[in-house]
Amino acid sequence: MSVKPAGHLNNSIVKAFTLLEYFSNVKTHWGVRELSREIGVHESTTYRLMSTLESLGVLYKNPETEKYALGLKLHELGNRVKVFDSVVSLSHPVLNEVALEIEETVHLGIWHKGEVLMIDKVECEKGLRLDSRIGQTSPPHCTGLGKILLAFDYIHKNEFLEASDRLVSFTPNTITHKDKLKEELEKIHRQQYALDNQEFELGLICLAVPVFNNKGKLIAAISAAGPSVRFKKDQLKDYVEILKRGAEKLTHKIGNL
Amino acid sequence: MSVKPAGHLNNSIVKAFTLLEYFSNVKTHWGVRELSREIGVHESTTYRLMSTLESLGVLYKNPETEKYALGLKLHELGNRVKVFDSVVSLSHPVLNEVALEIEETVHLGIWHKGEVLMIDKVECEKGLRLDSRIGQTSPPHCTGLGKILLAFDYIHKNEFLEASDRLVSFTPNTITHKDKLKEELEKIHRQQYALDNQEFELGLICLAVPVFNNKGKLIAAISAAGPSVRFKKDQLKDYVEILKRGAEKLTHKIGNL
DNA sequence: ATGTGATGTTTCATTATTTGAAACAATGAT
DNA sequence: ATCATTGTTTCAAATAATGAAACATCACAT
Repeated sequence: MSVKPAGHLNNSIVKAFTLLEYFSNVKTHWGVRELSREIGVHESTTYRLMSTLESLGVLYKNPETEKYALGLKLHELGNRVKVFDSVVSLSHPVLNEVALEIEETVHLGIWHKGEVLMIDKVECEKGLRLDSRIGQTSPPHCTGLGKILLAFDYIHKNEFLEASDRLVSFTPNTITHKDKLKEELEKIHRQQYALDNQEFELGLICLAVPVFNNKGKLIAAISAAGPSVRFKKDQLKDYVEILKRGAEKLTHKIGNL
Repeated sequence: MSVKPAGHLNNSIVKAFTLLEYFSNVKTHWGVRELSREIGVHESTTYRLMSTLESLGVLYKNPETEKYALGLKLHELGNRVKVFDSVVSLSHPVLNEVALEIEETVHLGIWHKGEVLMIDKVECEKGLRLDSRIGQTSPPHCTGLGKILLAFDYIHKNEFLEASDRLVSFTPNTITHKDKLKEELEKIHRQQYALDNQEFELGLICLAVPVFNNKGKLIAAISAAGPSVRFKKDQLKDYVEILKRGAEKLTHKIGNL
């Protein structure tokens, strides 16, 4: 089986899901014309897309404001997703241990279609913590997980460097030059860990290490992330060691899958 | 604004989501032809729908088996759903209290398009427990929550009795005659609670009470559900009292929204 | 090896559907 | 009262989805 990548995609379905993508955690509600302008699709079309999704329960229409939000059908379907379930159930206890030692939010990320995909996390108990969501993707060039996934897999690295004609800047610290990024990735490869010092979000520091399978191939990355005020320089080495021990445990647990 | 219900729906989107519905907790993986036969859509069409959804990350294609499963895009979108968030965050602590007292799984349900929609739940700690999911809908005529929502809102009642030409039977205990159901609803209205004695699933008992807003209008229902072996007759009265106290607390917390 | 029946996938002409412009009704602001 | 919005519907024109058939590939018999 399996011949070639793909023929032609169904237009309406692509439109429907690109539309749904615009419903973020920040912008939760959209009107028809408002969203139509944003995505550059005719208002008439947008209306029919949205009312179709609404009738399916995928979108929810607030009766008062007449604006749309993501509906419960998505919640239901999202809860049924099982992919990586086995990976997560095996790795979660390890993340927990790491989180308890470091006392910061710990993430497990993998490479997915040119981006960093968070497939599991353990939150720390502190009040000030990261608002991240499992299933979310982040840019690779300015996150700890991402830089690890680039530095330890040259396929990812080449794919990313060729695909992106420019590196989006999020903070003054974001690396925006490809040559600078290449240097950084080499440094990361040497020191065996990555530091994201407020390159994605001001005030947010992230420390990440690679996870290999039992053949030595990179399969994932784990990180500890928290507010910069809590990350002291003299702690970093300890944190890296804790993360590395966690990564080794993961190799034994999921390195054979 | 708002003129009439809806014009014509987008065919492809409807097909895409009815297709996604077939990915259940039991049947998590589907092949193209297999699913095409099940939903009665041409294999060629089904293939294109599925490969479109796969390219969007909505479906995930297992590289080994070549079969499809629900993908991480759905997980991500599902996590972004905010509808009823405020209601749930306010009511959740109350459900928790009730669950601790009764030691059974507690649900919060509302009326949604002719069905019972579970918008929150608290699981009991016991090994034998209900496998229910937030966002799922259930039939009204054979569940505790549903019968409450029918008995205390004559609009729901009429809507449901007119819309459904026959009451689907799930167990020998399911009420399948409309007249019988009307009697049952009157009884429930008198006694102020509903008992679902294995009418939806054999071995499953459910006890439900209404939740009113501060104007006395029905807005939701809460229930305690568990295996019939644990529901003793002499406990029922106590359970009803605990549920009623919970319902009153909910009136104060969410009765003004 | 060989055949059989299953699979996922692609092609192409026919068909049915989505599309955009315009107009309508309803709202809120000036 | 006017104006600029909004969500919504209508209709012909344009486009995209469709089904039949065929192909490549695999798994399991023979």
